Amino acid sequence: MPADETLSVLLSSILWTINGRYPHADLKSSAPRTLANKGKCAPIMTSPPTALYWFRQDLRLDDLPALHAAASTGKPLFACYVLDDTTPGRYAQGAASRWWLHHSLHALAQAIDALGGRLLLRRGNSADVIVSLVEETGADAVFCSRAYTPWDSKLETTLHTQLAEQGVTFKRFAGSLLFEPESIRTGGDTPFRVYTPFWKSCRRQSTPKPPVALAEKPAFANIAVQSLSLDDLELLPRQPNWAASWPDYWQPGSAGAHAALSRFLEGSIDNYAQGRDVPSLQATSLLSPHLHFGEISPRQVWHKVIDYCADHPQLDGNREKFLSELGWREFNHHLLTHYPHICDSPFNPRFAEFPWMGSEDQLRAWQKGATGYPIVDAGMRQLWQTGYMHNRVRMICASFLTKHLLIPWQEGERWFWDTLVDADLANNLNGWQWTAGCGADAAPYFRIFNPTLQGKKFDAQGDYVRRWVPELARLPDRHLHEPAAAPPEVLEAAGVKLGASYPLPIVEHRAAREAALAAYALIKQRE
DNA sequence: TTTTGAGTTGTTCGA
DNA sequence: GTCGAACAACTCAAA
Repeated sequence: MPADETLSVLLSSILWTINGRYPHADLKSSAPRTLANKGKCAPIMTSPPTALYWFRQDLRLDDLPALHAAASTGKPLFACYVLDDTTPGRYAQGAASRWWLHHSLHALAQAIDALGGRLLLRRGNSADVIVSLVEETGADAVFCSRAYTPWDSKLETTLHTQLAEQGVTFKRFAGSLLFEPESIRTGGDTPFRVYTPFWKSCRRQSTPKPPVALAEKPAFANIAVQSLSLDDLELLPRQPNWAASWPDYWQPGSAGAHAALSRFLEGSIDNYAQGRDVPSLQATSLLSPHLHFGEISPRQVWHKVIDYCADHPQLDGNREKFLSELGWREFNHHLLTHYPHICDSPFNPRFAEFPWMGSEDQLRAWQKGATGYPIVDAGMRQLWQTGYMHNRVRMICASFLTKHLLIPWQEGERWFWDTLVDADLANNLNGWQWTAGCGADAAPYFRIFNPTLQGKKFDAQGDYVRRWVPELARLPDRHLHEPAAAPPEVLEAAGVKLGASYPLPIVEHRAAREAALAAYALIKQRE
């Protein structure tokens, strides 16, 4: 590390002891990783201990127990975020999530700025970077919120041990779920494997505690410590910039999260139970990416919904339906915690023998939204263009990939992981496994979505398909969801040339359904 | 240990 | 077009 950096750290520390506060130098970050050189950057022994707050999937300042605990130590507080592309496995975010992360970090950094602090940004192996930051900042305690992937759990254990050896405490707090996975057990003291009893047990056990605002303003340390700039994290797409229009759809960050929740309560919750299935309506909360990044806590959502509905008793049914969707988020994290093998293997081991097939060409057609099934293509294009797909359509598209094309659910899961702004390991894995029939509490295998029927049922007026598959827009409603069955004169009048302006179906529904049933029958026999 | 009731989101067929 | 039954048993969770 450059000599002047040591000096500036030393100088700031001394000034801190004298003044209590010291405006940080605006250091341009250039080579953060060289700072990890041990020994060269010994903590300043004469300075008072500081604390380090490690932001992870909790990019907010309110209702954040770990941050509140860190603030209440009264120690000068450093805040950091580490972009880790080095930890193996599925640790790094997909491309669409990285776009969201960029903007969410920007919002968080501004909020911390407003409190007189600074969000330190680093890249590299999380454990190495945290250890290095502890040395640089002279922290004797590291605070963070718990995260729930197998890699996060391992990282927490590693850091706990590694920091303890240096006399530094590692303090991990709950903050991202309503119920910790270990706290919900069956009467037989096992983890739940079925949603309904799981959620009943949660509801019986306790009401989530009310959220708490940041009680005392953290005393952010102003000792100069190097940080990358947000752009150095390289989270945004370059050429082409496929996210150029996304700010029209999304407002990442806590303010955007609370605005989305308010919009939902005032505009949609009164029709949630019905409207949530209609993809052309804005009837869902759109909170999933905000919850994934922890810009709003599930407790905040829970209590705001309860409070709002208390004044509107006629909303009870819709309220319970919405809360049960938060319950699915809880259940998915519960499953990932207790059954980490679901990251790459089927929850139901029988499916290890499932005769997957399907071609690369078919996978590409599905990804591009060129299957010849309008509701599927509309969903896949909405996903590509906005980083989001409506829940009902996710099921239809996932069912189509796994059951009509017999392509392994892992392929779809990876595509969603890369393209969804709300990509969340627990939700994505369990959603895909459930749809493929190999997950916990999966639907009976003979439930194979008929994409044409689903389109007619949930997009009866065709608003959704017309928006995302504009080349079909002029088809009349009764042919919109099945262009291949429309009379030639109808197609011609609508300007549709099958096989040219819009693809013919890449598989025929009846035959695909029969093949899927046969494949499922096969693993039944083998058992 | 045994029994009992139930399980997010569906489709097809025939009356 | 509408409606009810069949689709297949199996596993989970609690009594």
